[in-house]
Amino acid sequence: MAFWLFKSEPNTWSWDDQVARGETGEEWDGVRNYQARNNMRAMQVGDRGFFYHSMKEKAIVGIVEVCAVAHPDSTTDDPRWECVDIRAIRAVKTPVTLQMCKDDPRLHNMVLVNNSRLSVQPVTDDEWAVVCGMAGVAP
DNA sequence: GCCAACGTTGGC
DNA sequence: GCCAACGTTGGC
Repeated sequence: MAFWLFKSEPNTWSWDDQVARGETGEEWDGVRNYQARNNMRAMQVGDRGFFYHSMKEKAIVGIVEVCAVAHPDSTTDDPRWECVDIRAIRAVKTPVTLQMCKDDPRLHNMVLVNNSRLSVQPVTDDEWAVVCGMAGVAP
């Protein structure tokens, strides 16, 4: 199983919106970046991901699960863009802020720390465990 | 609100 | 195929 990080601007799509979609989940649509799309193409059902709020909050606030592999993005006719579906698993106990990630030497190679603009990012097994520890949730 | 970083577009 | 111009993102 692989691990990922999904970034969202809460005014556009927040963790609460995601939770409200329940077991059904929601398309992670609107991605118009090849790197992010390629990451989604690599995802399998059951992969886990962090849900990150950008801009004002800048923190990992929840855990999600991929519930559908990449398929055409319904918000565009352009066949280049695909997206997966994700569903909320649980909120974290303690939000893990960007600053906390930057301050932890174990996370210095994390994509979030080095390339904050990529909206769908891979997370390594080690990073997953470290962040889960800080967040107060089981890996 | 500003601006740096990055990705994409389009002219050549 | 290169590169300048432009638009967008997101941290500060």
